[in-house]
Amino acid sequence: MKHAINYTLIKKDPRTKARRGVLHTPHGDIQTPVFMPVGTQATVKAMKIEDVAGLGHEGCGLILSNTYHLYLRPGHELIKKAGGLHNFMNWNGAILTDSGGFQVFSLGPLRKITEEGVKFRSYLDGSSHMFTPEKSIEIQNCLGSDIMMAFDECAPYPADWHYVQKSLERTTRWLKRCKDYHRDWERQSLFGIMQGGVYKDLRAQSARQIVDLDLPGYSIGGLSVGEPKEIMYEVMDDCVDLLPADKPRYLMGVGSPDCLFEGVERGIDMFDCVLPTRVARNGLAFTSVGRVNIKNAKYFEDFGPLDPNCDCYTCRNYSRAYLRHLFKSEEILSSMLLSEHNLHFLVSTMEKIRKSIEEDRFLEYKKEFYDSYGEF
RNA sequence: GUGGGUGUCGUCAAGUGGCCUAAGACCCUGGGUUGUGGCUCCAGUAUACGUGAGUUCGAAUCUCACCACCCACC
Repeated sequence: MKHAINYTLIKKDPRTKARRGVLHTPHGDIQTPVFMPVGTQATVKAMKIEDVAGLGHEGCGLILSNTYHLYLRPGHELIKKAGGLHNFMNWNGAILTDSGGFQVFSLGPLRKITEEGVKFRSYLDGSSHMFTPEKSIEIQNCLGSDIMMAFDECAPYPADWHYVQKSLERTTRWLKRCKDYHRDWERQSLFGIMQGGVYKDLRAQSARQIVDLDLPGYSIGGLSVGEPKEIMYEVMDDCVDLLPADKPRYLMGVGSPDCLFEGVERGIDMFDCVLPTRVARNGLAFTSVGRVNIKNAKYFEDFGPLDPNCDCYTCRNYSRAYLRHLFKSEEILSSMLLSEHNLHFLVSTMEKIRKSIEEDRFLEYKKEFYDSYGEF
């Protein structure tokens, strides 16, 4: 079977599990490790698409969007009519769509999980809907994303072993149904999702089952759902070793600067996270010298750039005092400038991580970054 | 000058004799945010009742004087 997505491993870090690779997609090659900005509603909030494309120094080629949200509004049929999601949102790069599985988890009180799928109520108008693995793939087929995610259940933290086991086995059965339903593998690839919570034996069980299905990529789900970071790192350590080395490994929902380094060090190739854009809209910037809460009074007359070591559009043109003013005034430009900076920061940090792996100095770069960043 | 009205945290504004060592909102200050139901959530600061005297067991609430501001008329 020919796949839309193919992974090439370029180099492995001699001292850690970090690795440098390329993800070949129908919409271009993606250098890994990679950070994907999130565009849930067919838009990366507060960003023009050309600015998303221009993030970092090499540009950004892969973003994430969401099956659940686009199904509810405007509807996947409309997007199909528009010529697919790429066309609809004017994005020439690659797209990965989440399956709606996470919403099953995050919209807890509005849903009911059965073997068949998930019945839930729309948060928009209260109407009742049924999501099944088949439905999720059908929608993602209409969207035309390069990478489709399997419809899974992301178990909450904490959750007891028995529940997580039942949940993971159902997720595997759902994955098989996703695989069986999908047809055009040359156009779109399907990634499987490992679950298993914080239990090592369950992670192993989940990994065995999904790897058996021989998919073009695998992701680690069910992390970063409220567990302490140390536990997340521990689980990550185990998880990566359970996945095949010749396939991309995607850690879902993770994207604080420190987690990116810790993930790469453990062998993760792909990350996505709403954090940079969400916190940007709330006045928080990630910078080379740590978090900058632009709301703070101390920036009232700080005419220096947001990040002294950043060359993004925001940092090249505006001062902290101006950004603080924009935020306090609730001006739209505040969200735009801070979002662009935060995304640029993560994307370009990932570029430097890639370079450091190529030059066998990943750990040195990590230390340098941590020393400059300070407290996370 | 005469008549009327109003004076409660930075602002707006509840409260009209005891449950007010005074609600709430905004502002302000700080924090949170990880496969986006959030231009959002959480927390904190201020001995604020114009001033002075009086009535009363008890006054932000009643009385008097004064002060300030607003309106109308001269």
